Amino acid sequence: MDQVEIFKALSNKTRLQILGWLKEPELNFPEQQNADFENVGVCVGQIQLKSGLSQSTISEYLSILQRADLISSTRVGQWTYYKRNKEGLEKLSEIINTAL
Amino acid sequence: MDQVEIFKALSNKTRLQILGWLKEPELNFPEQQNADFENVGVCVGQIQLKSGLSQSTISEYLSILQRADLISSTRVGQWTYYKRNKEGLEKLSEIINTAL
DNA sequence: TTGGCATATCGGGAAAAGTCGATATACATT
DNA sequence: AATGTATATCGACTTTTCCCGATATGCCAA
Repeated sequence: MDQVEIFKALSNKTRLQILGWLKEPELNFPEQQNADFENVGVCVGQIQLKSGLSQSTISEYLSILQRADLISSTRVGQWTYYKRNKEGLEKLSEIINTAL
Repeated sequence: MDQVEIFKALSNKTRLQILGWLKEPELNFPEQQNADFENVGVCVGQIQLKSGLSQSTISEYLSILQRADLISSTRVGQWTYYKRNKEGLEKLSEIINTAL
């Protein structure tokens, strides 16, 4: 993954917020019932609702974050759940500490 | 400084390179004579030369990086020297570790 | 004070990103 | 099979970013 693409993914207020929300899902998405936050995460619809942007926009934002390895997804039935990707974020931390 | 602006500043290959070059100026700018890398840094012309982009572009890129607190500048005569801003980079590291 | 550098700023054209509504796909229920 | 729901993709339009050349500014030397 290109470093520039990671930073581009983070260059947007909503995408940064999403990442923040996914850091504490139980706090930010209390309405999601039967949630297995640890293993699957939060579904697109909940994130879209919270963001106030359109469904298509959020779907695209999530795939941008995923391409940057900052989140990962799991499909369960008709839902796609997204969660924080710890490894990707650690790698980002490392980039900043070693390359910049 | 807005977090988004910091990441925007980093969302460009050349700007990332500049930051990398300024991390080890003595290595990346050996041609700069009488250089006080520690205190003042590297002048715009050297950075421009190395980047291959136009003078105006590099001047603007440097001010973008400076606005994001990632570098700082010192004017000496007709030259402006830029250097890495350790504090800003540490703050960025902290943002990633606490907010995302 | 005039001319010459180094850097900054301005104006613009091309490319990319932001964002939407409409449509497609995929799955679940009846 | 038909309908309903969740998400993804497409096409379009607007805004922002990239990057340039031209010009302005600031400083120094003759």
